[in-house]
Amino acid sequence: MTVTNFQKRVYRLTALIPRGRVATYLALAKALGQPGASRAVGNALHNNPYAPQVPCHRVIRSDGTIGGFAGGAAKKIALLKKEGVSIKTGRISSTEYLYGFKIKR
DNA sequence: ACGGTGACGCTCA
DNA sequence: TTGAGCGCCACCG
Repeated sequence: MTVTNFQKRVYRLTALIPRGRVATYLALAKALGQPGASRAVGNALHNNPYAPQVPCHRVIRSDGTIGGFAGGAAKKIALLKKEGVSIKTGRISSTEYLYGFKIKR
């Protein structure tokens, strides 16, 4: 399994997200210095070889929706709820849970 | 080396 | 507010 430098950076940042908090793909991309690479970030997380260590379920879309997850979005939502993040109709109920940057809309 | 793909994001209708 | 379309980037075949 070849882990590219790009992915390393993604995993590293993702690992910093505290329990009970979430970050967006966009925020990660920005932190990487590549605001337009949000899509690539998603790809990296989908590939996530460091499963439990890297809490990829704590990464959601910039519009507040949950996004995808390798095992079903439902699973992702369940995990977040367990950590204390309220989900409302497929989206986080409050921006208070956001870690790092802020979302819009 | 080239083109297609996807856990995204933003704009327009 | 919801849905459809186009643009972006890194990775795989």
